[in-house]
Amino acid sequence: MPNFPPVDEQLAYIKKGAAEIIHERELRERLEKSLKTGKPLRVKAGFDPTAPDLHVGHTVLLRKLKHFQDLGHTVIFLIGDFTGMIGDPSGRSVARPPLTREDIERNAETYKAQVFKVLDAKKTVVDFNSRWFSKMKVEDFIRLAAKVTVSQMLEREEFHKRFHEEKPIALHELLYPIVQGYDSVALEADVELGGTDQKFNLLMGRNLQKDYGQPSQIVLTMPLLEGTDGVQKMSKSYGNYIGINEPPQEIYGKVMSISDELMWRYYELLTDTSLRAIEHMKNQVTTGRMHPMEYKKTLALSIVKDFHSYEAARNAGENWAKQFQRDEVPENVESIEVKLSDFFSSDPLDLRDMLEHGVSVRLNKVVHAVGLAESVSDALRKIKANAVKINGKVRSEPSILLEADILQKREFTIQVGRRMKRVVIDPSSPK
RNA sequence: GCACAGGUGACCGAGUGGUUAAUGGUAGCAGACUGUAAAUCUGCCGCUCUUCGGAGCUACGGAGGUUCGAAUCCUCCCCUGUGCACCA
Repeated sequence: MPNFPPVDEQLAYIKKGAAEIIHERELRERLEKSLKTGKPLRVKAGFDPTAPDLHVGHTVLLRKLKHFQDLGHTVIFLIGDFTGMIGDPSGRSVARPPLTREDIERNAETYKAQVFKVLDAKKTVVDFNSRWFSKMKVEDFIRLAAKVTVSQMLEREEFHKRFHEEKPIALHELLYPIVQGYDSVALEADVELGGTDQKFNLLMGRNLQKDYGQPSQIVLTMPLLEGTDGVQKMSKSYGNYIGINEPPQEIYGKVMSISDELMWRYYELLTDTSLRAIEHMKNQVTTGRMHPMEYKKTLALSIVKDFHSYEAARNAGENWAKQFQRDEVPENVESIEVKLSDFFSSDPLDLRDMLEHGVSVRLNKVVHAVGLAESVSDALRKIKANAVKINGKVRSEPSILLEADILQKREFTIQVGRRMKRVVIDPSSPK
């Protein structure tokens, strides 16, 4: 039998960072009951299996689930595989091919691998909502749908807006909240967690549980983390995310590029630093006793180490400093091997001539080939905008002479803006 | 099904026969400034080829057509929204 901490202590821990709890009083009652009976609360959070690439925004929620685990409660990680098989709810993007059973299984595995970087695998119950929905009869589903009215649905901001703007809303989109709400019924959830954007769906669970004669779950919403741009919520489609599977160097660099203001938000939602400590740090900065960058480095270190080892995090920090503060070439720049002869703009006479006088190559094609530009045209624009450096020297011509000493070394660095790659010349390349 | 209004580049949104790869805004990228921060200013922002002067190709829901010339006009089709639906 788990050994629960006192209710007040539990509540304080749970409340930290939460956007809203509906209702706190009920949560307290439920915690008291669980303490008395020794029965852990069933804490549910649902996840969509279509996007198995998690970013740190997702971890805000996961961290909160972890808190419940730490307190001894049961976390149910629900994979919405049934919903996933229906298809894309937003309806606006090009019809996404419905996921097959195998896709779902595969996604679920990668999902778990990522999620358990935060959650304790041994203490987590993983479930799939196809377990009950694939068996549900149409008439039962319609009976379920009868419990909610259209105007209740239109209360949801998103639907309301689209309805008034005369934008399409597909019927199945209205069904999603019901499906999600029913998950809570099937699981007999005590608490459901979600982002603030999920509030409507979470409340649906409360209603449906009542209709099915269960006590209504407590809803706990977590704030949505802003992306690295500091404006929009972190999301893959906005390109402002920090993926938890990204290499340490990437994560570190991305954290360092956020604004100072946003840094405090990240501290609050992505670390275990207490609010008091964060206030203290803020104070240190405003009074000029600490440079904000120092705190940002600490933050970056902490976030990287959540998903990689401490060693890797320290290394990332060291490399970052090398590249951007001391203008050196970091150790772990990505290397790409190229066959130089593919890019000759004029053929050299022979190998010796080449090694003596260098060789001219089409720089824009090289830049594109190593992945620093989206297209050859794009590379050309960047070159003309003085954005391309070879071994630290700006090159602004599309066709350049690659000097003899570079050829003899068989490698050089190529840089576009903040991104750098090491280009290794394929040994078979010069004829 | 009928009627009406719409469908334009990543997004929003101008443009109703011709200097239109298409005004403007947002997002994005790069440069200056910095702390690879923010803010600001500047440039770029379809693809391919190029002797860097240019050249070609693709693009305004889809397919045809009219025209020297179409995002713009015509025909058919697809998609979205709104109205009509009983009392006839």
